[in-house]
Amino acid sequence: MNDKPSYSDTNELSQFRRFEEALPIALLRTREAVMARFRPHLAQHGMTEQQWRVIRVVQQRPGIDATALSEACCILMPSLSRMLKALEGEKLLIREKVEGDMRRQLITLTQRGEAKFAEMVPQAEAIYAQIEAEFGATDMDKLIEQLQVLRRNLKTPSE
Amino acid sequence: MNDKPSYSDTNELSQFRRFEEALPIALLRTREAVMARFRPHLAQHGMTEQQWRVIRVVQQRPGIDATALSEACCILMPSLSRMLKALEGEKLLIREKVEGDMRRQLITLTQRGEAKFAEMVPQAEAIYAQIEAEFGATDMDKLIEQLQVLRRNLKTPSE
DNA sequence: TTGGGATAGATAACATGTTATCTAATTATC
DNA sequence: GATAATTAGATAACATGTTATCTATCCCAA
Repeated sequence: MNDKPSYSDTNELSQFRRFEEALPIALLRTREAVMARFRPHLAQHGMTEQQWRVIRVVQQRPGIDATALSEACCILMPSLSRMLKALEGEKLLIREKVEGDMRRQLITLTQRGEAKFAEMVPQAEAIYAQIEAEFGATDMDKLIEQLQVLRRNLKTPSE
Repeated sequence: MNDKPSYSDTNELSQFRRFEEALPIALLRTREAVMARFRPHLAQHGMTEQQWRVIRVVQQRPGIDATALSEACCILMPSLSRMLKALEGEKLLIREKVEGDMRRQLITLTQRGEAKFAEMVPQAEAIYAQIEAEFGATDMDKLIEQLQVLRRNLKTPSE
């Protein structure tokens, strides 16, 4: 019960499993396959995947600060810093200092940013719904939950 | 049955789900959590995650060509081109032209490359085994399989 | 109070991701 | 066998990922 002979992803026969079909690669490939569905839409609107993540989250949580945004978007601060500067330059969002803590900055979409969001979100949702329909909403929920379980598990090291 | 109230990942209460807990982010976060376990080991050996993927795959499939390597590692050709030049510079691998097709190049580890692999692989396997043990080997197999099912599903668009 | 640590962001430097384009070699078509 | 289409890699240009470090502010304890 230890040989799994089917390998449709790699085009040559392989005697290994632990490496190429291991969890990290599986997660990478799957994400790749999912994002492939979104990329044409993003490109049409001249937006990168990460920029769209930022816009989305700020739209949901206006006035979020950079640290929380970084966590929510899964984008590290150095990347986010650059992106915020650029997105502010394009007048899609604004950054404001906070009374009481001069280190923090609160981020909000401009009208232009809101418009961009409103323009893009319907098709983005449609693509997501399509994926969900193809894979099955139930299986997808299960998968997302399993991913979350694994994640939590890993965040609590064994010692 | 449509409200899932638990959100331990994002630190504030949220009224949405479709976005922040959607599949793409779930895959990203989970991969992040998994790789966090490997990063200290990789850093110790002065290697990036991607470089390690390349070394691993070439070790398994000596004489692989760049295109197949790109597919196997999930690294696009432009990135791979740069990396191969650098890794060749560090004398971890060599590239050889092929009789019969002067466009292709076959890639093989040098002795130094093999040594690096041999030096790193035991702990890498140990880390993987540890993750597997924490999450449960059975659940992990199931998860990997579900990821693969989703991937195949997505590669065959509905029309 | 003040001085030492902690926190929020920014920046530097380098590696990789992504799209578009380019070159050279190969294959298919006629 | 000449030409068009295809394929293997490389390069350019820009965006993001990653680690380390820096600055400014804030907080807290002596």
